[in-house]
Amino acid sequence: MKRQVRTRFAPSPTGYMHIGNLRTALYEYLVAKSMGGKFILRIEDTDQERLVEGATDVIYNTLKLCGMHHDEGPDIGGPYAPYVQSERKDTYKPFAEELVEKGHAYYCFCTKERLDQLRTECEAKNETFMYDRHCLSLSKAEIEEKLKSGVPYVIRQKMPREGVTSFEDAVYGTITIQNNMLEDQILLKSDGLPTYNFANVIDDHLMDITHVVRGSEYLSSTPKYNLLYQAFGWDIPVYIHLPLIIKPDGSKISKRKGDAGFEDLLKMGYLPEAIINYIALLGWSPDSNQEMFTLEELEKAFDITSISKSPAAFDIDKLKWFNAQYIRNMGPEEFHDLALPYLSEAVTNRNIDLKKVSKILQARTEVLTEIPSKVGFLNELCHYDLSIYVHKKMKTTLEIALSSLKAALSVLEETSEWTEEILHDKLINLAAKLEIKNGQMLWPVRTALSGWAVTPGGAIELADILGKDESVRRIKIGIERLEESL
RNA sequence: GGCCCCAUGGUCAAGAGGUUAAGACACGGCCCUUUCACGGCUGUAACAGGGGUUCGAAUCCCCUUGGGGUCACCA
Repeated sequence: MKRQVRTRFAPSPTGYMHIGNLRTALYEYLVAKSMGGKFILRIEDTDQERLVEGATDVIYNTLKLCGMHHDEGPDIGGPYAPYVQSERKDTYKPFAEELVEKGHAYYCFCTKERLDQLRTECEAKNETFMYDRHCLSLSKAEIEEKLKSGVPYVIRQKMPREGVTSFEDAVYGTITIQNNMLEDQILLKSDGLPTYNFANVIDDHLMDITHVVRGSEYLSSTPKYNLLYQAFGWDIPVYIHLPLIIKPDGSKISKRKGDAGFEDLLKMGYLPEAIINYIALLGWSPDSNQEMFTLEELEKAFDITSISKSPAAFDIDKLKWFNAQYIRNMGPEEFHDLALPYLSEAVTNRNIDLKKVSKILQARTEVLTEIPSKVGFLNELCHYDLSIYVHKKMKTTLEIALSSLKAALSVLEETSEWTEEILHDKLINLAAKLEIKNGQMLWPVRTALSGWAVTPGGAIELADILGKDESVRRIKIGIERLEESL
C-alpha cells in the first residue's frame, strides 16, 4: 500500500515572501493536491539571530490570500504538532547523540576563532576551506572531560572520505557527488539548536514527508541529507528540486537588493490570482496551450514530469498581462470593489458616480495602482494647450472644434434627461445633421470635457459621468478659449 | 577556484530521431472605433559553437563557450 503523499512548506520567518519561495510553496501544494495528498506548513526558526517580529503572520497571510490552504500547521495544529522548530527544540539533540553513538557524528569543541583563522589561512592559499576534523581525534576521556566542564560544543556529521553518493531527483535525474567534497557539517549548534540541514531531515522524517520540494540551490547538499537518512536507517523521500527564478538580467532575486516580494507586488496593484497563475508557469508547463489557470485547475493539471530544469526569468510584463486578464474577466462589481480604494482617494469631486468610472476603467486597467493617474481630470478642468483640439485622424481643426462645441452646447443645454443613451443619440444625430464625421463632433467635446489628450472613455461617457452642469461649464470654457485664439 | 546543474526567438515555453520548429508576453502593421484601451487579423524574431552516432538530429554522446547554484554554529 502506497503511503499518502505529504509535502511541506518550510519557510523561515524573515518577514519577506520571496517570489521563489512562494513558487516553491505553490509547487509543494500542487504536488500534494495533484496526488490527493496533504500540504503541511512548518516554520523553520532555528536561527535565533534572524527572528523577525510578526513574520509568521506574513506567511499565513500569503498562503491564505493565494488560496493555498495547509492541512497541518502551527496555527491549525495537526497530528505531528508542534510545527514550529523552536518548539521542537528538545527533539533534535537525542538524534544527534544517537548518531554520535553510531559513529556517524562527533563532538567538536573548536572555537569560532580557530575556525575563522583556518578559513582565512585557506583563503590566503586560495584553497577551499573544509573543517580539518581536529576534534575527531579526541579521546573518549578528553571528550568526557570537556563535556563535564561545560566547554561549548557542536556536533558534526562524519562524512565518508571516499566513494561517491548518488541520489535520484524527480526533475534532474541522477546526481552524483564525490564524498570528499562533503564537509563534516554541523548538526547541532552550540546553542543547542539544530542547523537547518539537520532539523530538516529529522522533521521531514518525523512528519512523514514523502516528497521534498525545494529550490535547486539544495541540489549539491542533498547527498549530506541522504547520508543522514542512511545513518538513521530511514526511508529517503522523493526529491523534487525546482529551477530557480531569476531576474531578467540573470541575477538572483534578493530582499536586500529591494526586489519585490509577494507583498510588494500586492502593493503595486497585482492580484494574488494573477501572481499565482504566472509563477505556476515559471518552471512548469501544461500539456495544452492553456495559460489561464485557477488554483483548482492547476491542482488537476499539475504534473511533476513537466517541471523544467532551466532557470526562469521573472518577467513583470507578462505578470502585468496576466493581471490585466484577471481584471477584464471579473464581473463589474468585483472590479469596482477592487478599484474603489484607489478611486475614492483619487477622485475628490463628490458629484462623480464612481461606479460609472469603474466601468470605463475596467478594460483600461492592467494594474490597480495606475488608476489614479487616469482620472485626475474628473476633479477639475486644468488649463490645457489648445493644440490638442487638432487631431489629424479625427479630421479636426481649431475651427471645426469651435463650431462643433457650439452646436453641441446648444443641444446639450436643452437636454433634460442626462443618460448615456440619450447623449449618444443627440450627439450622433447632431453630427449627421451637420454632415460631419462623428469624430469631428466627439473629439472636440471629449477634449473640452477633459482637457486631456487621452482619457479613459469618450465624449459621451465623460459627459454622462461629469453631469450636465459640469459638462456645459467645461464646454463653455472650451468655446471661450477657442474664440479668443481664433 | 573545486564540485553540481542548465542551454529552443528579448522573455516564458512546446518539442522526448523524420514538424513548414507550436503557443503566450513584449515589439511592428492592419481592422474595429468618438481619443486611449478592449477585441480581431497579421508580421519580425530561436535550436550557443564544434565534433561525432545515424539514411536522417533541436532531440543521443563528447568537447568548447556561456549562464546559474553551492562550498556558514543561514535557511
